[in-house]
Amino acid sequence: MSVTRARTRNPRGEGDRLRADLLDAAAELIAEHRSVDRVSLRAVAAAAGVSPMAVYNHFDDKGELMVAAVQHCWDEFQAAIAAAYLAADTPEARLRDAGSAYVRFALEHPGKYRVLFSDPADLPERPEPVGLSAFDQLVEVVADVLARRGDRRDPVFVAVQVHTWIHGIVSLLACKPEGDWPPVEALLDELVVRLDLDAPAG
Amino acid sequence: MSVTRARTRNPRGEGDRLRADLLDAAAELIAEHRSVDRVSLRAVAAAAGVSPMAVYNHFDDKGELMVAAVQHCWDEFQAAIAAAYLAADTPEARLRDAGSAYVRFALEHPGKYRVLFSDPADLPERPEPVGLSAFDQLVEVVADVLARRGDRRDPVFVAVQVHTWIHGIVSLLACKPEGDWPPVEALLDELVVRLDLDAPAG
DNA sequence: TGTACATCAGTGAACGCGCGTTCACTGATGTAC
DNA sequence: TGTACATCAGTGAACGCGCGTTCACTGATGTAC
Repeated sequence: MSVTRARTRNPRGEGDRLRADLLDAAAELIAEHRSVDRVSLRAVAAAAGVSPMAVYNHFDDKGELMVAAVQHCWDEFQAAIAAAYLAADTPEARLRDAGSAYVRFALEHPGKYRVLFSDPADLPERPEPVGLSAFDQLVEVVADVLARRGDRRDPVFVAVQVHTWIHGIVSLLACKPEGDWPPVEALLDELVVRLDLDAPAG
Repeated sequence: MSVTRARTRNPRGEGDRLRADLLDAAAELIAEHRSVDRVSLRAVAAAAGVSPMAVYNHFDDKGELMVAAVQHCWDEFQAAIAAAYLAADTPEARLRDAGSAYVRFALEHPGKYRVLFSDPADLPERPEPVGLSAFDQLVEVVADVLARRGDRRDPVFVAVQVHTWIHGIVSLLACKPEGDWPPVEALLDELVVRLDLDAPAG
């Protein structure tokens, strides 16, 4: 099941490398098992090629390790979207490309995506909910698109519409892949059209 | 945590009553813990006021118990929607009322709703995916609405649009209740408008 | 009317397992003197 | 140049726990003769 990699002890002063390895291993295992619950500290340690006790050099307990791993997934997710966002020129392209990146991330890393929207009860309480900045970014793009169209709808409301719909699309696709759904691109295209967010003619 | 109810032994020939009690208890616990994983056979038995071994009189193993409990949730869900569906007169009202029932069920029983769309990996493999008939029903209503509007869109595609969007709305609301979302009714109203499924003027 | 017996609805003790965590340790490596 | 020592990056054995499941049982109740 888990491959215990041959691991050579980190040189002095670089023990923090194990911390990164543990986060990677944990994120991978959470993604594979699609739940924080099904991942044990021992499994994470084994995947990192290390004894379970080595984890305690970097994390207080299993909970802290898992919280950090989930945060790790969020970081990857936001980076993927930000990259698409920054590469696009017009507000419409930003909306489209960021949306595509969102869906691509969700379909390429269904486990990680599931982790992002997993039940907070799986985890020890965190100080503040994570992942809001991504939504703020979405509101901004939507506001730009609306402005260019001379559309006076509330950007927050429309952003919620976009977010709920995209989330519904990818989470149904990710969790019930056996049904034969229409192609994702068609659903996304129609989403933009239905919400009157496509590029103005011209 | 779990209240062991005083339970008197079922009279002869009515041992199947325990089966029903176990399913209720399991569904309640799955709902409470929002995951099949976090519910143990022992906990279900305790909630039903019975020793763990009594479960084996009605189910082969834990897996069978859990599958049956999830099916139990599906049955409740479909019954709630069917009731709303059957009580409405026009296709538009059926769509609206069934949609409201869907959302109401999801928000009143977030645990059970989560169970419905929970990861199939949580459960031993089932012969065929469950819950498709509800979608077929949705397709039918959508087809009726489209027909009355003289709308020639594909009912299946539009039904997928409705389903994904509603699912996105309730699952984001259910899983991130801390955000301050717009009211659900507004989101639903706009869903119908945006998809051109509102009642024809008249 | 009595009684032996099959059936039913469960119980109780025990198993082996993987888990998170504890405690004490090891052995290489850098550093102060 | 040598050496004692602190630090670092881990290891190994053991704990107590709840779990699913097994095995053998109990004791009330209906039924055949």
